[in-house]
Amino acid sequence: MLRYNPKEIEPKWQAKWAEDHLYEALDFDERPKFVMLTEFPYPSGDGLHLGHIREYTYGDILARHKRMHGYNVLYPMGYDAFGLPTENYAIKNKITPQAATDQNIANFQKQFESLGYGIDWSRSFRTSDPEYYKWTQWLFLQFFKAGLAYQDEIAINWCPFCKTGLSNEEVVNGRHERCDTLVEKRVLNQWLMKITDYADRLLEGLKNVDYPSRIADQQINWIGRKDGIDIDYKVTNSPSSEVITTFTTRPDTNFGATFVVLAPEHPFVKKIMKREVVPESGHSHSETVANYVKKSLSKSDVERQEEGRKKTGAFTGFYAMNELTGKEMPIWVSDFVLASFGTGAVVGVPGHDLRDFEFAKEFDLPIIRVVVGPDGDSSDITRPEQVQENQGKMINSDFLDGLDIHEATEKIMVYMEEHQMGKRKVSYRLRDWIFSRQHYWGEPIPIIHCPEHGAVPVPDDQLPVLLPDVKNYEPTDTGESPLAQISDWVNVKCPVCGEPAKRETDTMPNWAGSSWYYLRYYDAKNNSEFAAKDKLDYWGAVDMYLGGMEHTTLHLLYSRFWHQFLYDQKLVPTPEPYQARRGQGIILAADDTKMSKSKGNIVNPSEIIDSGYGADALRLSISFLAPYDQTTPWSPEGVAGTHRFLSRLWTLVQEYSEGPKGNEESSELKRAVNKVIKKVSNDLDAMLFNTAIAGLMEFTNELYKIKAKEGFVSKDWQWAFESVLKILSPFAPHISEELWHQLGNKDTIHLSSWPTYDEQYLIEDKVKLIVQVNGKLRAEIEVEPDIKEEAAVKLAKQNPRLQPYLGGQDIKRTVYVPGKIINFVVS
RNA sequence: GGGCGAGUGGCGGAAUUGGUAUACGCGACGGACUUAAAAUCCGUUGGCUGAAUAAGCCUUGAGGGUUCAAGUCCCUCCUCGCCCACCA
Repeated sequence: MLRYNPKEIEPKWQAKWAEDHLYEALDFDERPKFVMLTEFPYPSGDGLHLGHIREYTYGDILARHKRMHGYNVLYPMGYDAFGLPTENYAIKNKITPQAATDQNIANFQKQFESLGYGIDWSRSFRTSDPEYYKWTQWLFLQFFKAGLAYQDEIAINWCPFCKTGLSNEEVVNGRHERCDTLVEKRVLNQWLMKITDYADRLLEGLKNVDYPSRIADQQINWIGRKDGIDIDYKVTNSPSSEVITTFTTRPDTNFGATFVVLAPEHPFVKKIMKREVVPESGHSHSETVANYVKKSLSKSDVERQEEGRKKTGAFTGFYAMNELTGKEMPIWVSDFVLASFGTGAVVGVPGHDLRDFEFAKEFDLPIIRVVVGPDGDSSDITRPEQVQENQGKMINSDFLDGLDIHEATEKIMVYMEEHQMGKRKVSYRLRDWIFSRQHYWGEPIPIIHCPEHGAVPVPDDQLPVLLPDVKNYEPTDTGESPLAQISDWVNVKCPVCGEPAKRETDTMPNWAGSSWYYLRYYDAKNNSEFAAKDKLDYWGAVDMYLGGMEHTTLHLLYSRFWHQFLYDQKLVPTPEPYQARRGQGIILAADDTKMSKSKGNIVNPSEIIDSGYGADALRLSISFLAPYDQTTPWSPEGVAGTHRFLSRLWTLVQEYSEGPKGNEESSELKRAVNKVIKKVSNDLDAMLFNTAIAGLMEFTNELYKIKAKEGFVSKDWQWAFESVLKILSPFAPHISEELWHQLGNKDTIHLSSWPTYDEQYLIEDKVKLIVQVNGKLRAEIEVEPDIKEEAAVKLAKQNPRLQPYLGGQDIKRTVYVPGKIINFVVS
């Protein structure tokens, strides 16, 4: 008898599938299409890790499942090859990024093959291929031409280790999310993408796609739309007429406003420092203000956080008029006010805002209560009670007194607009996307700077702007890309006037290539367009997109923005790129901590496969671990369990093939098979991989019991095995293909059709009825499924086990749920 | 501080949406095979009382409530995870 040996069968079938081009999708086909997308990997030097395997295995299971349901499935894969880690890796190993990428991808490719994924490799590419980034550059130019890519001199987050600027999304807790280095602020001329123009579209679009709420909510929060009002305050003691505009979502509390605070970067603060404006009294505070601003701007975000919420600030010497109260409010400068949100100036309402309260306490400013909660005490101003968010009534607020806060908000907005005191305004937390990187290993930004014509796009026929081969690609401290040193590359003629001009030397972030890569799979070899229209029309939106939660506010948001823009340009047929999105959970190390190189607790999937368990067992164990979206620790022993399960199934098929067969009926076998088909089908539709596998295990255990009881006498064994192999095949493609052929089939199992089940065989001839007394389980009785209540109750009452509980007692009530339960209620 | 989610055996996790809590797997224990180990196979395995594979009681983070019946619904509280955060 053959033993189950994955090392023999897995490479054999992998080679055969590749030879047969089994998983290549057809452009245009009568079958309905299904695009299964998983995030393509960044080819690091570490190879595939378990997180990759989890994602790609789920994708493979879903793709195979759909294929067996008659879909023309596209399950593609490529490499997100540009980016800092490869460059750092190359520098460390003294090779070029190109060579590092080649080397890493060769390694990834080998690992991919060993897992038996049904991927269409004929459409694969790397974002660093000139044939690919030509179109990344071309798409960038469409943004530029539409005014959505622009340059600005701004303070950006600078990673001193990677020596590059970063987008807001790449900074986590004041550190670069890739290398964990503290970021600094630097003022540089940068390319930006106007993602803020699409803020509302990005919110709106979420209503028409199938994203779990934890993903949609995270994007909503990240965009952070706030409806409020910009209120203008006239400066009372300035010789020139000055106005400070503040943004607030709570104008209802404005009778409680007692001061105004400006961000250190605010234009009025700059004016004060330059003494362009001096109070009428002649007493300038410009020195105090300048000292404070200098000190606060030198602090990093992390330093500010470390100081906690202790408020600092300086009085500017100016006052603003609160027209509602007729009182003058001192204008302060403080770094708790962010230049990047709203107008960079806030009105202080210390009675109802914790930060304003702390500021007022620190500098002894008046505190007024204007809202009282349902059971609140308005007199106690020692408690930093927050604004009553949901309910509350106005007090001390003139014509708003007695109103509910929501009514008051609306009324004061109308009032302020009528009296020209302010204007309704929507503010967003979302910032424009900083798109410049001062690095070698990325797509050159295809712009030429001409003294005469400014930023000029590189003409289409000169694309791609090739990344030049270069000896020194190490980043510089100057904030200039290493490309700037290659003078014969930099110095070109202006495409408009032919006069000497210079190329843009910044490159794009690695999020550029991944913002549109799914579209390229539809037409990967196209040399004249990023993808042909008919193919874009055929494949349309990605039907299921699986990826990491960590990309929700990075890649996923960026790429939705790009796609929405392309849709507006009529370059793609669907308003959203991804019809459905799911995020898989993280696999932790067995000790519940994150896997990391420094801790040395990384599990290498190849070692598991090579140790003899094989890819099928690994795929099963990772899918069996937990629900797909749950973070969960890795269980090294789990693979032994799934390997054992596959061995048991293997052995049973061997015994069947070698032993005598019968021609009898077995209702038990029929029921078991129909049951497992139903179970696995339903679970797969709901992406409940772990319980589907549990069902398959249970079924195998049941087969063993049936075999022990009646041997292989039933004529249905062949069908039973074939059915279970089919529903196992998305999870464990190799063993199911092998046994399928051993059972005499000639064609591949992976193009066979998904088995159906027949409810009629699921009907049990006897069902267990639970008998309770006062809700406590006391007996089980076997009855016909369609038994009448009267008969069931009679049968239950006769049960000897019930006598101690029922004997002599009045039955007050009897609850009968057909097929499930009888409950007798006694005193 | 805000948003989202979760607390079930020694562990990962099931539970048809209110109807047998602990499926399936791991681990552990006992046994078979073996010179031995590994592998494999067969049992047992929530806790307490008990000689018991008799019987009973208890058990889904804590405490209340609704119900014939609650892991599931409602209220109060505690703990943990992820994301955001001096965002006005």
